[in-house]
Amino acid sequence: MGNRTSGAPAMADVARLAGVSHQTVSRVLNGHPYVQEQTRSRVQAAIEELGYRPNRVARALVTGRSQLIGVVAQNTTLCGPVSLLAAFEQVAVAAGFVVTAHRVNVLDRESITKALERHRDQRVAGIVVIAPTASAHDAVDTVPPDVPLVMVDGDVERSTPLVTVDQVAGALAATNHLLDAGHRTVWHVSGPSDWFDSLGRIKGWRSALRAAGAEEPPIVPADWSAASGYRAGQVLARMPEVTAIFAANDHLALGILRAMHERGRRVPHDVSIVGFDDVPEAAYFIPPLTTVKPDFGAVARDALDLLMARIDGNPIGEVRRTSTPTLVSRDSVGLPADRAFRAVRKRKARGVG
Amino acid sequence: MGNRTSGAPAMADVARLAGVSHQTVSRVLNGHPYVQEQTRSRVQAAIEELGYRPNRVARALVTGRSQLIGVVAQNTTLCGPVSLLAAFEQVAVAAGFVVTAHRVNVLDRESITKALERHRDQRVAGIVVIAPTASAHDAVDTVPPDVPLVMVDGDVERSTPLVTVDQVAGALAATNHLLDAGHRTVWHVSGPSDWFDSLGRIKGWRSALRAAGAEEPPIVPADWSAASGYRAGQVLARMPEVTAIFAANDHLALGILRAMHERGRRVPHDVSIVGFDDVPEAAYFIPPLTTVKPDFGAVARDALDLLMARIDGNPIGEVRRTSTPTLVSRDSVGLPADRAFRAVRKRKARGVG
DNA sequence: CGCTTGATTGGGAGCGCTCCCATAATCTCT
DNA sequence: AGAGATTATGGGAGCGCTCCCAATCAAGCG
Repeated sequence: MGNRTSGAPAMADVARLAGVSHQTVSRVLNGHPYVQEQTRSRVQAAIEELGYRPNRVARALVTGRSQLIGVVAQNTTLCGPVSLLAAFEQVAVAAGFVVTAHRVNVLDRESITKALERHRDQRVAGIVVIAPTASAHDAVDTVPPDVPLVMVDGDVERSTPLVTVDQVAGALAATNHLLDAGHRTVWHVSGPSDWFDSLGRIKGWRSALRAAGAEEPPIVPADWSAASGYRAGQVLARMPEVTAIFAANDHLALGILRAMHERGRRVPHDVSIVGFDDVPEAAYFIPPLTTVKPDFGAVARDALDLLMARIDGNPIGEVRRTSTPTLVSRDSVGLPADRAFRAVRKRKARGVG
Repeated sequence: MGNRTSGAPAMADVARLAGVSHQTVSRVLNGHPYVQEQTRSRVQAAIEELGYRPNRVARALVTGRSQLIGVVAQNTTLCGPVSLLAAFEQVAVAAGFVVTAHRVNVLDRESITKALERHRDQRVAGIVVIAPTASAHDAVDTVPPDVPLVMVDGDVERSTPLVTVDQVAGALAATNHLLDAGHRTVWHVSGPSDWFDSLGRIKGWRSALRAAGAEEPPIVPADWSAASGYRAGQVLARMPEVTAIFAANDHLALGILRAMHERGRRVPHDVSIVGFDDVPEAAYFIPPLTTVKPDFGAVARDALDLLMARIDGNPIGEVRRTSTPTLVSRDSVGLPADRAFRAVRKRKARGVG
């Protein structure tokens, strides 16, 4: 038992059993050339027999890099961040990495800095920061440039490698969808103003409105929760001129839906609503919610790609990757009541009804 | 720069700067006694000056244990598992650990075994398995007994250290709540039959029914999704005798809610529904959902407690911890229509209405 | 005063691995 | 045939830390 501390066999044990040097075992393990087939299989057999598994900690010590990827994300059960984290973990594991996450409760500079430091203590191979606020960027600037790092959903203006979903395009599609349905204008219930996601969605909404020459109503601010959507909805529900709402996410939309229901404003008959995220439940809201679906899988893959390029030391040509979300049309969007009425009248006049 | 591979200063650098041996630095770092106050502060100053941070990988190599806790969980955005994972990470980080998670797509023996092996390659200090199926237990039995391991939401019959929420008690409370409202019996839309959670909830529902002498309707099987809840709801909605439903989770309840709505059966007027989990959105369903709220924070704390006891080698007296969920009463439960009718009639007869 | 005791420090080994370099043995080419 | 490249192996150093085992010095005691 060359190894007295832990029960697990070490490389030396394998070497002894196979009658080779530890170096040869290492070569077999790492797929190096210059090992005879016969030797290789002898080593392989010894590995099998002992149930040997290489100690990644020792490897990390000598190489200076673990196979760990650190993720900093917000501590939330929000579908977006969660899906993203899960998707990233999936692709990272498939690529032979292990993911460790630090969830922070608030996205301020200090918490994020601390999380980053802890990751660096672990000698992670790279870091992914999913923290779409400006303060996150400030914290990230603390990290020396030699640690591979990519941001997800960050500031498009900064130079850090960045992967995002195209919030602007998504919001544009949502707003246009509502406009195309015949609404004069579209109201927006936005996410927290320090999130880049919110900002992008506002921007897309606004530019769709402008392009259509529609009047721009004031933004109704909220956070991401159904509760705040409900509050926003209570206000909106008592304004008869509100016939179309683009909510910054699906939970917000859920809250709005309920507020509308309570005041007897029917969706989509009286007011149309579009959400964002396409949470799995959105199809079962009352009514099923039309929403915008980001491709979290694509974001995760892009983030890993960029990160691996940085880890391998490749100069990454493009430091920005964007994926475009798609509109999922369900039942929460319809004709505005006045236009529908006019349409009916017209048909009646033509003797159709 | 005593350290030529990476830019980060090592213990030797600190020692040199402070004019002491590496051993003394180590002692300061680990809070050992027998270090003079003056020496200690000198070392501290050197640490500060260099921005030294101990290399946890090296420490892990020599001690044979990292400060990592491995978690095996299902890859899902289900609120329950996600909240649990987040809560666990929180408490673990507070205790100075780092959490790495392996999410598996299917909870079969092979996937879980693989995840466990990968964790052990990292020399994690302990493992938490959040995988409430029997196959998970089979996989866990592969792990040698010297690696600290605790299960969450597992089989109460097995001997592995286990932390659970009391599904039976929760289901009992939900069912009794419905029975107390005056319903003759309660239907149950259950989760997948290979989850212990489902089994526990079925058990609680059943025993509540028996205790009340109520007739036991057939179980309506589903998975955890809103989609399957909707399908179950479509069936239930066309059965007039169904006036009360206990759904195994909130998403299921959401699907049922919509199916009821579509067929014009009003909740809670015609049929009452109780869910499970208390997802943040449940308060904004139409109508707000009465549900059962498990205490994920408590589960997380208990799991860490048990795990730390095992890590420290303490013989754990109790290897089972259970927390009882609480009923959150909202608007989806009411009197059954026939009884309400009778109540009205009675009141009318008494000349009250 | 010699001898134990405790406080305070340092020196070295070694965790399990990968890297660099040496050593053969075989093959290729002028 | 001898110099060089190519293939196949082993030996040793060392990653940054913690552990074990001295060594030193002051104080305490018979």
